[in-house]
Amino acid sequence: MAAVNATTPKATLASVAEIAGVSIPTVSKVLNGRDDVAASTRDRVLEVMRSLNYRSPTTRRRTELVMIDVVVENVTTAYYSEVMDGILECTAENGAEVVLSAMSLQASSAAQRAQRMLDAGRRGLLLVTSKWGRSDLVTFQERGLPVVLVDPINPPGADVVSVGATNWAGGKTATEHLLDLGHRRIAHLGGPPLAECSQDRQHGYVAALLGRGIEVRPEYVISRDFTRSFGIEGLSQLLELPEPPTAIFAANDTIAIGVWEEARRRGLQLPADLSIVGFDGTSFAEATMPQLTTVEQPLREIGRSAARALLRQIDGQEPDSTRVELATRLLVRESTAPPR
Amino acid sequence: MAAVNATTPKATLASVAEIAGVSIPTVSKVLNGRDDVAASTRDRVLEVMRSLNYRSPTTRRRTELVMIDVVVENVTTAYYSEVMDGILECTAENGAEVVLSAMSLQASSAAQRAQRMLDAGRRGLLLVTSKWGRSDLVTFQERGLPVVLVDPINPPGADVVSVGATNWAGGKTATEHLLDLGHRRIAHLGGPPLAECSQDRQHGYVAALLGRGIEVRPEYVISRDFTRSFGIEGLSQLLELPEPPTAIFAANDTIAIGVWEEARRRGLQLPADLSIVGFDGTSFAEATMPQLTTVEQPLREIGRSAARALLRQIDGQEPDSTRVELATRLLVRESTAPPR
DNA sequence: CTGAAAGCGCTTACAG
DNA sequence: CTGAAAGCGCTTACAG
Repeated sequence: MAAVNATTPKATLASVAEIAGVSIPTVSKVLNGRDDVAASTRDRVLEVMRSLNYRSPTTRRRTELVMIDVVVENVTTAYYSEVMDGILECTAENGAEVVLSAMSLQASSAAQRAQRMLDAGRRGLLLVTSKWGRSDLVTFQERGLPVVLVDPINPPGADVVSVGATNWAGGKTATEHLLDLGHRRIAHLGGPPLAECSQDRQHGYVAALLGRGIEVRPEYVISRDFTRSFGIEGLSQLLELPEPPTAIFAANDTIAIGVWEEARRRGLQLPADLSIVGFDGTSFAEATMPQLTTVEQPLREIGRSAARALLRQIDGQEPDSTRVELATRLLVRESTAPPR
Repeated sequence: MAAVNATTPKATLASVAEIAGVSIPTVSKVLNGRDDVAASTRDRVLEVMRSLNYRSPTTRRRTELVMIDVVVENVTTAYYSEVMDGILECTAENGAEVVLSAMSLQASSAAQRAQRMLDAGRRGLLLVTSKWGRSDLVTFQERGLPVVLVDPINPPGADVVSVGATNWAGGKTATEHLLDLGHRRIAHLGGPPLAECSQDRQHGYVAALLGRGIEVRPEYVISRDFTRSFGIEGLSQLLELPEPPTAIFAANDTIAIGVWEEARRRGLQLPADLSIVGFDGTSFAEATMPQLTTVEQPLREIGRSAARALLRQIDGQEPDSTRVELATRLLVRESTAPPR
């Protein structure tokens, strides 16, 4: 894999021109994005270029080594570094290389980035928790750059491959664990409301409660973002309720740590006064003491799987599935106990 | 910066040939490494190529965008992600791109990697905590690829730029903080014994004790690695001493968390029974509760500074200094108190 | 070991 | 909007 079929005779402008039934200069213009070419001619030429897998001499050498762009929202969280670890493992095994950038530092539009990627000989794009919508993603795919998403914020639709954890099942398992301990007043502090993974975890929480015939109290469900400060403020808000919860399912470990910090500041005993379940299961969750009960995502395997799906597409294979979900696992540790 | 002087008229084989007083085919042969060229002719041609800054059309386009290779030992720690964040900030600001790889996944020798980097149009190498020695590094520099190191394991010598924190001063400050609280039995759990940063932190610890006229007890100083398990085992070993320490300076936060975990398991109260100071000050240290007193390294700024030094060298400027040390800062939080 | 000559792949200015 | 013609930068086979 990752090495494009080397036996095909290499396509030249001349061969493309002949098959497309146009002159060499016309093909050259299409290649260079000039606008003095009829749209129908351009389409025909591009079609032939793709079918012959045409690569300019400039890019041909470069593409012996497959390079992909990986764009993350933020580098400095355990979530990203574990996904990244899986990506690097898979690409290293397949002789591909990773150009890493942070979305927050990029000013350019999708179209500009796509053009730069083509100029630089990049072969595909892997976005980790990107906010880009379908129209942005199509920009890349139209130019022959396959795209794979890890935990997209905007669900991309059927023609873009995305990889993530079984968020719904994970949310359900976390909540059922609290139910099994005897909790009935269980709150949920969710991640960014628009993110698919947040919604799925919340739906899992709702499904677990309904499955046991327990009413979902709207005041027990607050969604904002994956930050510690939200954990702190979310708990404060919950504790002001006439009937505060005895347990909280936090949508990630960072929120859970904020909750815990605030609980301790208020003199609550953990887990006796308040049970907490997190989500992610990164090393972060082991630094707390007592250690956090959490839903572990196989982040490294998610990274590997996303990279594998991208390299397959670069190799011209159809993706097995446009959505891959890898199983989560409940890690019962020390932050959960029966209610008083 | 990072954009090579664009006003020079671009050198061609023809211009090189004319100035070198040979034919175009001869220059072409030199360029392609053929061996049917007299050594003296080759030298002359190479000399002219260098002076005109000749770049083949294949590489010319590539080098409009500067690409550097960043190699880390391990992606999944907060240390690396914060350094990486600084590197990405600086490269993004200067229009450069980062090809990321993990040392553990690379099988190739320094010479092989250097050749691949040249083929791929890379312009420099940034190594984060690498074990490579001087001879490896020179391999890159000889081929025109500048190298910058962050926290090298093997001190590289005067002709390679390295960036790190003021480890000695940080170790001294950490230890003095414990001394100021009244501790006299202060132990040190150190990182990898060969790493320069470990040694410097340990020397800072020793300097602080000697500065107050306190004897350094050899049984109080254990060095192994930057892991939680070393924290756990290191504390166990220290507690078996006839006179166990009342405070520990751990060479990083991960060790400190292991120490703390083991202390808690043994029923010690923190910080009353044992004070702990860590090192790094990543978000990891905030997840503990009570929060860890630690020596903060400006990791993001270290990353920025390393990237800046590399881009400068790529631009042909001499480095300001072959060693850059950025100041640490003691963050007094909750894990330190006067001894009982 | 060197270079004149042929040629390849691409681009550009311009006539229609 | 298209392409014949000129040309650019480089490579290769081969004569000396």
